[in-house]
Amino acid sequence: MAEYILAKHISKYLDKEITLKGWVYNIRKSGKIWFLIFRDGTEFIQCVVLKNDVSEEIFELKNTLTQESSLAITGTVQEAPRQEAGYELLVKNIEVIHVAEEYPIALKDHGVDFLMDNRHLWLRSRLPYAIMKIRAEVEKACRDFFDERDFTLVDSPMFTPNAAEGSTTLFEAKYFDRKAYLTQSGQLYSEAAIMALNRTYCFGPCFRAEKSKTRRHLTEFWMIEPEMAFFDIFDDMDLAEEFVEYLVQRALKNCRRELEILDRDITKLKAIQRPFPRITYDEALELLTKKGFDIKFGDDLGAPHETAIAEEYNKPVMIWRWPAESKAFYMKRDPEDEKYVLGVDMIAPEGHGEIIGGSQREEDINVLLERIEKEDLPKEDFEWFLDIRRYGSVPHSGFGLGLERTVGWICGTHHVRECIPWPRTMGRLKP
RNA sequence: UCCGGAGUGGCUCAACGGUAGAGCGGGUGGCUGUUAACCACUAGGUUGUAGGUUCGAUUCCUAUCUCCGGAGCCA
Repeated sequence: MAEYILAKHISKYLDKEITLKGWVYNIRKSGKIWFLIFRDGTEFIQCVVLKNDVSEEIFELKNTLTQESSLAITGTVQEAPRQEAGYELLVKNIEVIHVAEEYPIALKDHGVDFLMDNRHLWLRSRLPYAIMKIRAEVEKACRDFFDERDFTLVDSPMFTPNAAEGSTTLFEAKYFDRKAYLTQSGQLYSEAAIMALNRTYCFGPCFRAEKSKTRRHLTEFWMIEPEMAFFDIFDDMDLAEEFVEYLVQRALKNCRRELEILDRDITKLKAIQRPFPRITYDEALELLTKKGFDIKFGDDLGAPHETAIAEEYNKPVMIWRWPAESKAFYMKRDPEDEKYVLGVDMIAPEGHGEIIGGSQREEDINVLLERIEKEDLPKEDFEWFLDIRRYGSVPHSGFGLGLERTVGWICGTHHVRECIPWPRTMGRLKP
C-alpha cells in the first residue's frame, strides 16, 4: 500500500511509490501519453500517465477528468529537472473522487472583476496560492518578532464607542439600543495596555469607510500595532526598520518557492537591510521641489509625492517630523519647534506606498486637552484615554504596519486586494 | 465625491454607420515527453439597461446602472 503524502514532501520519496490526494490543475493530452498537472494545496506536481503502464480504464480518464476534479493518485516519484517542483510522478493508479463540473476559471487571462466574483475558486490558482502562503508567513513573522522581544500580545476591541482617527471614515453598527463603530486602529487601547505590560502589540482587522478606489485601499485590512513605554521617536524608528527588515528576510528565507511562482525579483528584496534612509518632512519638500513638484510647507504628501521620494532609494524611506496641523491629535509636538510633531511614515519601494505610520505620543494631559478642544473632538469619549496621562504618564511611542500593503510589496502584486483572502472594498462585499 | 476609461458567446478581446468574428474554455477526432502543448472539425450571441437620430446602430446622441484606473484620505 503506497503511503499518502503531501506533495510538498515529494523530494523525500525518490523512486518510492506514494499516493497524492488533490485536484486536477490542468491536463495535456497526447496519443499514448498524457500529463496531469496536479495540486494538493502544498505543491504543483506533474503526473505522467503512459498507456503501457496503466489499465485501459485509467488511461481513458484523460477524456473524462475535468479541471478541478478531485482524485487520489498513486505512482512512483522520479526526478524531473525541467519541472518547477524538481520531481514528477509516474502514475500507476488513479482513484477519481469527484468529477468537477465545467470550471469557470481557465488558465488564461481573466478580468479582475470576474476573478473577484469567483474569489472562492480563484484562491485555488497559482498566484493566489503563493500570495496566501506568503501572507501567512509574514503574519507569523510579525508575531515571532515581537514575541521574541519581550512584547505581550494584547488584542484590542473591534466594537468601539468612538473614533480613533478622524471621524469621517467610521463604519457604524447597531449595538443593541446604541450605536457602535468598527475599530480603525487599536492604538488608543494599546496606549493603556503598555502602562500595564510595558511593551505590547495588537494584531487584527481595522475598518475604514473611506471611499477610496485605489490599489492601496481596502475597507477591511489587517494592521499590527506595537506600542512601547519609554520609547521616543528615535527608538520607534529603530524598531520599525528592524521589524521591516525582519519581515522581508523571513519571507526570503521561508517562501523562496512562492516568490518564484510570483516571479518576484528577489534581488530587490535582498537589498532590504538596515539602515533605511530617514529624511524629515522639510527635506522631503526640498527633494520634491527639486524634482519639479509645486509643494509648500503644510501640504500633506500625496501618493505621487510618496512614489517620487521612494524611487530615490532601493529601500523603504522613513519621513519624519511632520507639520502638526496635518497629523492626528495624539502625536507629540517637537519640543524644539511646536510647528512639528514627532510622527513618522515609512514608504515602501516600488510604488507600494505607505506601509507604516507611527509617532511618539503626547504624554502631557494639558497639551492633549488643548488639541482635543481645538479639533472639536468629544472630550467625554476620551476621558479614559486621558486617564493614561493622569496616573504615571510616561513618554511612549508606537506604530502601525499595514499587513496587506507589506505583503503586496513583498509579493510585488499590483493591488492590495490580492493580498487578503476575502477582500472588502467600497464596491465589494461578496463572496 | 470628483476626473478619466470600459461594458459584445462561459472567459479575454476584435468588428469604417451596412450579413457580429477570433483565441481560450466545452464537445468530437488525431498525436509517446508535453510545459497556459499542438492540429482538424463542431456547438455557443436580444452587443449592460431605457430612450433618441438614421433607410439601417455594436458603432452616433441622451439618461441610467455596473466595473476598472486615478485624486482626496489613509495602512
